[in-house]
Amino acid sequence: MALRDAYEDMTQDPLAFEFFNEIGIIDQLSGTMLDRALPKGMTRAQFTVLNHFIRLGHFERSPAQLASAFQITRPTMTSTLVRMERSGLICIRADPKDGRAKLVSITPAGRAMRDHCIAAIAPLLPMVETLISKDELLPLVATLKHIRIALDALRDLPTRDI
Amino acid sequence: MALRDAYEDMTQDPLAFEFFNEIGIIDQLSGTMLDRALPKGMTRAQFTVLNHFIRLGHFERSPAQLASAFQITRPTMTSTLVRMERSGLICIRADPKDGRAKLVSITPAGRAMRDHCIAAIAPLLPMVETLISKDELLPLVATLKHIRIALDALRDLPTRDI
DNA sequence: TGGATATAATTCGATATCAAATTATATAGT
DNA sequence: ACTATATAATTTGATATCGAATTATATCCA
Repeated sequence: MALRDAYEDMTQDPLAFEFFNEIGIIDQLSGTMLDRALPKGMTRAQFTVLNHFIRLGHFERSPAQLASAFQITRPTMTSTLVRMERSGLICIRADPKDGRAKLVSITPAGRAMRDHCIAAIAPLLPMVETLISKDELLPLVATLKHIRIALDALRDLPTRDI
Repeated sequence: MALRDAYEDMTQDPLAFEFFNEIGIIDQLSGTMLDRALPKGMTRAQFTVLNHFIRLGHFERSPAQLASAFQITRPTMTSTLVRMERSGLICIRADPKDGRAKLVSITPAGRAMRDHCIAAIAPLLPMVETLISKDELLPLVATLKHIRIALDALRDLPTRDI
């Protein structure tokens, strides 16, 4: 009725807005849960960096490559890396081959913290399975990945570095 | 191979992580696009508040109700409302029925800004259609909504106010 | 070789977000 | 009526994030 009409007036295609709205709320809810589960002082951003080094088996990556991998700006990456180096999770050195660049690597303390994080968030996984079955999750993730890649290509910025 | 193995080792159920990872990147990419499309000085958070009043046809809402509707904490809502009142987009008054509470309403300037925002982001909608067809989008949004509601119920906080 | 352009990283200032703690007012239970 | 508890909003201090501007180094090309 009135409310419904107001809603329909919002745009010719409210479905697309709804899609991004649901995505946003799921990200916020799951992000907050993850933050709460992580060890005191650890953040999603920092855990993501640690996990990246282990998962992909990289030895050294430049700040620019890391920023690109997570689709964040370089200033954002700089600020996170500064904090991570301060707490001993990563090591940053000048790139001997390029005077402008730096090289980041994970320290033993960083590896230990990553293991600690993995253990801390493990209990969250069973909860996810109560939300959606694995059979449903597989095609859903495939669709989202497709959308993410297409969305990525829509930008002017360089594509994801992995 | 080596990288693949490292990836598989990440957890017994990487699919759930992958799901939230894709959600997070899509939210970040789409959010940045939206922020760039909005009028100078406007933010997603502020646009969301303005849009909420128009879409749902509410006259007055408390800060607590607004925070609940967007699934953010009350301190976060407070800080956004302070800025919005400062720029004349909303009006905040004491609740005559409850000495602790306040009541927020949208101003004419707020309505105008909301219209301005809607016009500014309209060009983004056709782009979304290049990402995914409407036929695919409909069940996808339904699935996401289901997950969002279930995720919401998993928390200890009160459920969404709309 | 030298000037124009591109790239790496950073600094700065702003907003959004959270958790923890605080203040003020309501409500409930005895 | 009084105390205990609950709720509304805010303050504080931290991280993450962006855009714009800056600095330093590379690369390109004429």
